Amino acid sequence: MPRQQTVQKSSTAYHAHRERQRRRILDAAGRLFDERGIDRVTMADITAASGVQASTTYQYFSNKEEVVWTILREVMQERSECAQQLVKSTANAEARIRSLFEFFADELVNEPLKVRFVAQFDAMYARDWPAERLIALESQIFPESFGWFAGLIREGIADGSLRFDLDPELTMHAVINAVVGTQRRLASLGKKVELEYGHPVDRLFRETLRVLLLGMRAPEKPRRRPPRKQPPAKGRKRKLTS
Amino acid sequence: MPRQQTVQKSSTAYHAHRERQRRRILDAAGRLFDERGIDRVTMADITAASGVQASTTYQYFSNKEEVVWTILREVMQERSECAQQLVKSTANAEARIRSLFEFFADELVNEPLKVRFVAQFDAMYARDWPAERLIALESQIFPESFGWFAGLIREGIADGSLRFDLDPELTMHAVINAVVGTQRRLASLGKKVELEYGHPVDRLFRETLRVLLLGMRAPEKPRRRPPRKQPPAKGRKRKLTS
Amino acid sequence: MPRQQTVQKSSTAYHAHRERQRRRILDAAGRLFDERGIDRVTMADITAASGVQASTTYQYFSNKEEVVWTILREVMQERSECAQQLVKSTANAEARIRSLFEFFADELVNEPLKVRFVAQFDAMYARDWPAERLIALESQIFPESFGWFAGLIREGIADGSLRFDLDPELTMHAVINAVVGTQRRLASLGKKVELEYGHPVDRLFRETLRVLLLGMRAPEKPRRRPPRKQPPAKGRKRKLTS
Amino acid sequence: MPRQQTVQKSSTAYHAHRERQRRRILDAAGRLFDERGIDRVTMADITAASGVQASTTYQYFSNKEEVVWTILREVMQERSECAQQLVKSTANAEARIRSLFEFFADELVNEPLKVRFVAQFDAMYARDWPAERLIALESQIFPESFGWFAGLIREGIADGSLRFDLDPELTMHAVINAVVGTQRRLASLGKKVELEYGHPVDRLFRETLRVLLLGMRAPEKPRRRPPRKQPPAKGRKRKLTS
DNA sequence: AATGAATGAGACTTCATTCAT
DNA sequence: GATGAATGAAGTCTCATTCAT
Repeated sequence: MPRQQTVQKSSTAYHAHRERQRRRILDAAGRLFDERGIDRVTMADITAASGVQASTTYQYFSNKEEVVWTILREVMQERSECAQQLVKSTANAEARIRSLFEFFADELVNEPLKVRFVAQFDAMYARDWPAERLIALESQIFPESFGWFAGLIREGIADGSLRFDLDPELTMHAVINAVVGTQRRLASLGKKVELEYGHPVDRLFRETLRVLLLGMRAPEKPRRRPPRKQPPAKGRKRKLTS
Repeated sequence: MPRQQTVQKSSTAYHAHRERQRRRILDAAGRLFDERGIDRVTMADITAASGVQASTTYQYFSNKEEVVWTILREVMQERSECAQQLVKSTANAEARIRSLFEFFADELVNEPLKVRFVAQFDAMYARDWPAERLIALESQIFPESFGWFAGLIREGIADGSLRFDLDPELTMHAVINAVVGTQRRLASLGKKVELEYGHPVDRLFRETLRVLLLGMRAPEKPRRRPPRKQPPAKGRKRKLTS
Repeated sequence: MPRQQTVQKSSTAYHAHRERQRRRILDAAGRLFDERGIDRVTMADITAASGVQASTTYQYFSNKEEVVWTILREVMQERSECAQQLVKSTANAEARIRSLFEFFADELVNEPLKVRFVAQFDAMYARDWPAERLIALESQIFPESFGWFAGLIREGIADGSLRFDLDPELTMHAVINAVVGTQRRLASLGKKVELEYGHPVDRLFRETLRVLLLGMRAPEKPRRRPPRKQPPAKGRKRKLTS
Repeated sequence: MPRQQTVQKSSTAYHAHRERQRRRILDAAGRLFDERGIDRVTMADITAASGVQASTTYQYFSNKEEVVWTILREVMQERSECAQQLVKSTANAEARIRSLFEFFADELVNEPLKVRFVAQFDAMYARDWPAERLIALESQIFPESFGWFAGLIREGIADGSLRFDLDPELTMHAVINAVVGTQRRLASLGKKVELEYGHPVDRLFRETLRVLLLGMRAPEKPRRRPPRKQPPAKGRKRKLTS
């Protein structure tokens, strides 16, 4: 049936075109948001950067808000996929937690602008939109709504690697918020922190993660204090050790 | 010399007047920033709320930015004083750290709007202004630029209450950033977090602090696992325990 | 000749299709104009309501104006037919005039939205378009350009039912404009008038018509004032009485 | 008290200036509304015509709506004053009614643009704003909310100059709406009507008014029909005669 | 010093209409 | 002929800031 095929073809072509345009807009907007911050970007900037006319943009997104929101969703989704892949690859409970932490650290190193974008979003826009919408979106990262992480803690308690006196639900939220909060703060203040501390931010972040891990881990038999002080390694980007 | 005295008098009166005006402006602005968020407040709003004319405001502050900045400085200063008083009152190193943490927790409970204000500031404005200015300002909290906190850690290592393998400088920054980052995140997302977790944010925050403390503490002799599971206390607003 | 027939057939089908599309557009537009007012309706609204694409609409009407104009013509035509039927059914001159008036009253009751539409058209668009076009269109109502109505007046003068001192042409226009003007005003302000007067608009309108009729009627022998005051009937929707 | 005086002076000066600016804006807007119609005038047009910057205009009127509304109020007020003066100057009930009618006729002749403006307002804006607001405004014309006109009718009935079977309230509203509706229609369609009829609109309008008056007047002793037809005088702007 | 007025530079958004397929 | 995409020209309104008194 040539006619149908033609229709389908052209419809597909149309669709492809639309998708391309959408991408152009989103890419331009995303880049600008990262560079200047959400509030420093106007619709006119976006259209100028995307090569699409301002009025055309409104055929794809009804609002500036919607553009922001869409980008946020995409960022979250991408992260979600990365995180899940990364975490699945290890077996042991503590190792998984560590690899989740690792994920946040990598993100800070590799996508500091994206993290800062999300941080700004939380600080500026979260208040305006219904919490439900945000939760729904954030829960995409771990489809089981973090329950999975609580499960890991439960596992760790069971196998003796984590402190037995943790409340899995509570600890989960406490730790996740600490990790995310720290990550975003460091991303937001990036240069400032480096200037203050004199070292790359991820160094700092990994130390935070190490302390959190230690805080959850079951107490070990106290090692005798080593005779000579052994300063912690200072290599950059090394894996989290404890 | 009566004349001089008069001048002095009136100059004093003049100064007092100026100070009063400044306060009116700052108080109004501070309240509005807390309520609506920095970017949702216009100069017109501030002048309406303060009763001082917009043009007059520019005789006290050259910018909207400067108003924001001034309020930030005041907030920091106030916190600084509180923090230092609180911390001085205890002697032992670990206790001091704990009381510093306690300070942040109280702040989250008592002044969530102020914390949110600072959070928004970091997310939105920090990028625009030279890092040096921010550092200079934040360092007011602890005049010794947190060196004091590093000192506490060193003390703790020395007296065996903290892990011997901590790098005081590094850990200090790592932990402080974690505490501050978590606190601000929780303040920013307040309702949202409560909705997600079902408990007041400070409960969450105190658990974060507990884990961080545990993570820094020197490993104890492992306690034998108690025969009956002993769920962690669920009391609200209880002090940090470990 | 099969070919011709086919062509004719398909051409007929084609015509039918075009007519259907046109109708869809006009119906949708007409409904929207009635509901929201001409100026509150965009082409996008019309296409959304009609199911016909915006660009397609331009193959049927070259303008938004043309859509408006076409609808106006249809409304006029429809009224014209009704009016003529109604009027033909009576014989006596005064009765015919009365039945013409009746027609306007019914229209106000049954099609207030259409009347309001025409009223808005007059107020907004009449000024932009050449008067000739409007006259040409309005004269459709009475193909003889109201001459017919003037004829009625002449008749009435002749048979003594109307005042002998009327100038048929002048009175015709004066009365028609009064009737139409009042009707449209009442349709435009509908609720407002009811609120102000506390009675349905048609009550008011029928009283206007009664006074106009009385004004044209030849003076009767003065009736003696009745002994007891006889309040006028208050029934709703009663016929015009004098 | 020189200081007080100074303050008062400058405050007066300020006030005077503000009033002047307001006037400039309103005058410009009024002129444009009259010329082009309300919807054809943009804020930019107004500011261009008034010589005041667009943003300045918003310090005097928060809306385009408010400008329109203000002008409407002024037009109404002005009319109100004229009408009341005019009417007070006569004593007899019928004469007063006639002089009220005369007022509307003069208005149509002298201020056709203003009348058209009000007509457009009714047709376009009346639907958007609460009827109460409109009523409140219209009732300014006759502070007693037309009750005064009803009183005239009552008087006329009593002294035998008007038909005894009129319902004062009902007739009042019916007649006023007819007069106003006709006046506005003629103002809106001005040229068109003249083109159709070949005579100035006020001729038409005065005839309408005459018929209405006749319709309200108590039936006289029928005059014998004069032997020769006596066409009504055709002079322009003659007073209403019956 | 205080203030009312003024303002310019944009921000977001809408909409009738045209084009290319 | 139908359609989806594109668009340019406006339109309303906001706001930090400056000026003149």
